[in-house]
Amino acid sequence: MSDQTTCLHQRESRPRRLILAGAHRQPGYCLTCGIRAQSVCSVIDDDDIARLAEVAVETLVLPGRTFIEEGTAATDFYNITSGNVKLFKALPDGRRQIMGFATTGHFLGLAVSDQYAFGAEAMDTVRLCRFSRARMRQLMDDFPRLERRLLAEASNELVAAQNQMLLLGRKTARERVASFLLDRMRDATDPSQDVPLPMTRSDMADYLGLTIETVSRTLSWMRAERLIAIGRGHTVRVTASERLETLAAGEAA
Amino acid sequence: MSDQTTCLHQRESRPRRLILAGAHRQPGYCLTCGIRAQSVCSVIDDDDIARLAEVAVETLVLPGRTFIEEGTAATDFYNITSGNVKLFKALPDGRRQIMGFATTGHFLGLAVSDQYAFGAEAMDTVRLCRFSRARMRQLMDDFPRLERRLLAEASNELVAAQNQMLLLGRKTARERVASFLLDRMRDATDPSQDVPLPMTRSDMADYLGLTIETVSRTLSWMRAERLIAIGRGHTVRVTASERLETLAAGEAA
DNA sequence: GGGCTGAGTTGATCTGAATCAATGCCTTTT
DNA sequence: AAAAGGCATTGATTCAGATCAACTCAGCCC
Repeated sequence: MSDQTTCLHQRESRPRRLILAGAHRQPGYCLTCGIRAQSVCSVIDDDDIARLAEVAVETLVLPGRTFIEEGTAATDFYNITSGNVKLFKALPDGRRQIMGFATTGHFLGLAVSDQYAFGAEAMDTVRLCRFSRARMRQLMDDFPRLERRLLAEASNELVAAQNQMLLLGRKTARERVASFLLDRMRDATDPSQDVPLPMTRSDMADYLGLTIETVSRTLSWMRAERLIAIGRGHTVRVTASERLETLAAGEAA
Repeated sequence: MSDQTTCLHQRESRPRRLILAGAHRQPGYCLTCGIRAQSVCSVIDDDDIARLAEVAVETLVLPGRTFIEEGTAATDFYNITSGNVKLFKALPDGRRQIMGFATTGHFLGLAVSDQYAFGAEAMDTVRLCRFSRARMRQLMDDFPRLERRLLAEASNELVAAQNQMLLLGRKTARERVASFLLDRMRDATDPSQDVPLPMTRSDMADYLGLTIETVSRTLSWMRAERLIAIGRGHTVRVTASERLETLAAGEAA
């Protein structure tokens, strides 16, 4: 698989392949066209490659920059090739809800609507690949596997969104933070190691529907209870994952 | 469009057409095969029709019956052909979060996972069409438009889920109820008429992340404020939609 | 009719998390 | 090294919504 990592922006060898990321959290090879290396999906000819190279525009986004504004015309479709992004919605008075964190391999701007349903802000330097939505539609016509990949992606996000609804609607602060830490642990490259929490307390609070004070207090409580050890530089080590699981599932009193 | 409403279970006329619901809230014609009449998507031949009829199993679900159990093996794929369904997740101690209400035309069981991510319970007598997931995959191979339809459906649900996350994470009780009533109003066949609320207060509470008492109090408050008039038999008339919009958007103090 | 049941409303009280307020602790700047 | 600014922690107090409780009302079954 990893030898099929032709970048579609470099056009010297042939035949080329359209490559889609299978497990999108693993680092890929093709970082300029947004369609990442992992598993070969569909062999295409040189004409197709020319078209792809033409539609895929690489973009660099600086940390803190909001590159998708909620409610503006949804002209483009994005694929993150590196970096971390937070997706959010806001109320007029400033209250904010973070819908999720997206990283390498995620697609943004899938909505059918003609307006972006949420904003997107770079948490660090983000490299992404931009397509016009019209071209995206064309791409989907040409490569059915791309469409299937997007459907799988959307389904997974839907499941995550539903879990988050349960969390936001019915879980206590302690259960929310426990669930969050375990999610992060599962997403981490090495679950046995320290869990990285690259976001601020404010981001965690806006993701979990809490305030920064409550997040901070809850983490302190977990440390006092010997559930976690708070490391330096935005990391946490889970020291009692079973008890944390029980807490996250809402079984504890 | 409406003359192309051949039911795929009746097999007397030819050629047949695979028909997908465009606006899935409008009543359709084909109520036995689950693939509903609205817009023609792809002409198929008689062999295809035979296969479709074979895979589509009509099922009748009685009110109150849970026909998808959260966490059980996800063997089937459903399309609702009539009736109302509530989708929910629950915590071990009984706390429940309703993810949404599904009606005629909605698809259930889209998840990539091998387990259902949520439970589904019939709110009234529900007619639905069941496919094995393997057959569903096969169908998608044969009819790309079906896959596109599912992607659109999933995208729309994702947008709805994100709105709900904002509601659950950051809105006050009054804002939640106002948002809910307006959503129901938009979904109603005739927005100027009374808005039907076929669900119980308990369902509303579990959907909005509140308690039945808070929902009841909030509706009473809205009536006292002349925002709504509470009708008989689970209906509400919105009497000040602009003020309600302002409230739902979170602009009021 | 009379009792029964379940949904809904309203009132009184409690509480978990928000809010308000200090303080601590890094990192950057000068 | 001192000052400044941003993030995080901790404490004191408040409050929105939960909980506990009483009651109404409509449908339903003898």
